[in-house]
Amino acid sequence: MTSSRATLIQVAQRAGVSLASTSRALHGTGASPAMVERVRAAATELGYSPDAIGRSLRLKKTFQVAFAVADIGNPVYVEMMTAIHEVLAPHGYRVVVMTTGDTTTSTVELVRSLSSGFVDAMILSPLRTDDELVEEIRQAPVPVVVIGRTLADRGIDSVSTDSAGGIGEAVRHLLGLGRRRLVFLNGPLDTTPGEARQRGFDAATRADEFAGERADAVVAADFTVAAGLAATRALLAASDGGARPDAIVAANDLLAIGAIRAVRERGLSVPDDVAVTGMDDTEIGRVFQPSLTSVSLGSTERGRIAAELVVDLVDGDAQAGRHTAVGPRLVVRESTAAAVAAPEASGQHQASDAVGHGATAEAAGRGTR
Amino acid sequence: MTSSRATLIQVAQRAGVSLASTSRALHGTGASPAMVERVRAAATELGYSPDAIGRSLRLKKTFQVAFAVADIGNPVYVEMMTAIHEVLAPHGYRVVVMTTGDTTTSTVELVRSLSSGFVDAMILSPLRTDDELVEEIRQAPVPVVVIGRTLADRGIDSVSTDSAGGIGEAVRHLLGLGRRRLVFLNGPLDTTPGEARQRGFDAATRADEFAGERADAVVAADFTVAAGLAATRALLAASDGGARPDAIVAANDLLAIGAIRAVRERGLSVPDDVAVTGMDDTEIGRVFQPSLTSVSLGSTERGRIAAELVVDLVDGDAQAGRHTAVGPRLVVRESTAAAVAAPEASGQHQASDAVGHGATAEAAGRGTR
DNA sequence: TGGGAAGTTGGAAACGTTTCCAGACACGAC
DNA sequence: GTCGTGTCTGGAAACGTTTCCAACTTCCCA
Repeated sequence: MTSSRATLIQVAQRAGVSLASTSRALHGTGASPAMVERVRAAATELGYSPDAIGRSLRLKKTFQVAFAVADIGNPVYVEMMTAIHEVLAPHGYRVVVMTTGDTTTSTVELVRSLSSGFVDAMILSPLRTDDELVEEIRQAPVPVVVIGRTLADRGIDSVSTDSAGGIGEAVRHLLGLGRRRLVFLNGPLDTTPGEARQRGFDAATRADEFAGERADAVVAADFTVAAGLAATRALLAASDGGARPDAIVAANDLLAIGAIRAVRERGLSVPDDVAVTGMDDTEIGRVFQPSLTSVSLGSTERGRIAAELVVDLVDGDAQAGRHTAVGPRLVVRESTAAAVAAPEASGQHQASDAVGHGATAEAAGRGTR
Repeated sequence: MTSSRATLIQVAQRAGVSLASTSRALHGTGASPAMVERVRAAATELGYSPDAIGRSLRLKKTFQVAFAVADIGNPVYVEMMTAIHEVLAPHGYRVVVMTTGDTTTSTVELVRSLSSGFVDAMILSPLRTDDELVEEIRQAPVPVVVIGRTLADRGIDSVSTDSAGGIGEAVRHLLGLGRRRLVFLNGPLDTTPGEARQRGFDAATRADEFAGERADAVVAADFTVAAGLAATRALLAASDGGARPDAIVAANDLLAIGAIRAVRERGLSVPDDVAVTGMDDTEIGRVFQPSLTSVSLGSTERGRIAAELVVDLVDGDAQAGRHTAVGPRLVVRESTAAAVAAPEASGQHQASDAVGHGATAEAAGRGTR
């Protein structure tokens, strides 16, 4: 009913007391019970609610945290964002989503924009990192927590994972299953994940335990199903005469799904003829048939930890420069499971319990509306 | 290098001119070239960048828009958010993500919180709507655009779709393919989507063209793969002796995937024996094998339109109360496609071109990092 | 009864910005 | 030479809040 929003001054006038007392009364600090009573009455009467901007100006605090990534639609980032929001909201912080763009220069630009002071901190997960960006982060006027590379040595809070090691886990898993002719299906090498995962594969296949086995790598044009399909088709066509791979390690779940399609196209079975692993442990992989063995990089946990670091920095008295690593975790599902006698002639596997429980249950209610 | 952020006052002092002139010079309004030159120099020298809070206080404008939904991890909402961000960012607006909670009362609470003035507008997609919520939205101190129910008659901007009509499209598509024994696989009826879609199925199967055919409905516990699997298993077991359905209309993509699993479990083929349709046209459905015929409800477009409405309301001089409906759009894929001779004995379909192009291509680079 | 302490209150400043208003100045026209 | 017009500049107010500081009251104890 009140035409416009009521201000503290109006509440003070209505209560017939000073502005200072009004503020104190509403905060319950050093005000007599009578005063509190009186001011509260006036406040509710006018439907007063404090103005966030005025408050921020005075307190030099926005109660906002930015979350910046290259692509806010990427399921991995969505998981992070959800976790970040869950941690920050109870502490009274709002989450502002931002995009970094693809390049480090646009990311530098974004970090620089922090100087206008619209957030109290930023959680940043850059696609690529260079010295200029690191320097910009160091000089940022508010704390920046980086999800990605370890930057503790530069005095920057960071949360990292070990995707290279994760690829290693996938490789060892396949070796343990008796697979001997591995192919690594990677995405573009000039990306941070592509580079790291390649390094992981190279390291794992140079290890002693792998001595004497065959390991090849192919590079898909993109981290997509289509690219994985195309690259695997080419791979299988080329290796037709020679020794066909009996396992494919894909650099992410979408590539893995593309690979599975290509394998099946040739009348081969997954996992009997070719086992396939993915990475990121996305819902798509969990739901796919066969459900995907995948290396989880703990996106949710990384988001959660980054948010907790932010809270410590902003509310608490923590010093910047801490670092947490979230270990990769292999989740074994049908795409590498020991062969099971299929009920039908080919290809079809029993729907495993893996789907619809555990991880998938988190997604209850999703996908509609 | 500057210890703290420079303020406009400091720039003014440095330039040796008044505060007012400094502000004008930086905005290029009514200042002499010499003044502009002088102030610019001082500003860059000090690394000045305007304070967002001070600016907001004076201008009564936050350059922020809230996007509020029940579950920010839901792919449908993620699509909306991405579109909203894409529209708003070029206009200089930041996006703040918020959660409504499951109930209308918590949603009312959220809308009420707008009175602290931390955003210039809100885009709200509530799970449920009641009169109290509508009233609260009407009285909100900033424009609220609703994605969901049509509320133009209440003077509220809204963007809706027609999920009931979408179910109708799916039904007619299946009838056109010669399917005659349809089952509707719905989620909980006490949700807005569940209720609307049920209405759509009932209407479609009461239509003339459907006269004489069989139509049943089953309700899954949830809008999830697991619930769809369980419900369809029960359905198929019950109809074993009698006439088995030859088509399943699922209320969303996850239910549809569950249904496909259950159908295959019994050694039946999709789409040959049972055709299946989903709804929401999610990436999961596009990637699944068989790729899913699904009714798109245009999440991206609804988000885009809502954001454009916001821009008109906040930057322009638009009046509240407009309404846009985004029509449902059936996307036909393998799960209902005319049967194709499979290369192997059973079940396997050729990977169709549908995957990896068009819709999937949007997702380039996703799913990793 | 005087005085200090403790508790309450109001005035005023401050946060950083934009903009109204009035004054100063230059310039051209009469 | 004067006046009017137009351009530019600076002072000051305003946005809404919190908090420092001083002043006032009350109360208790010496």
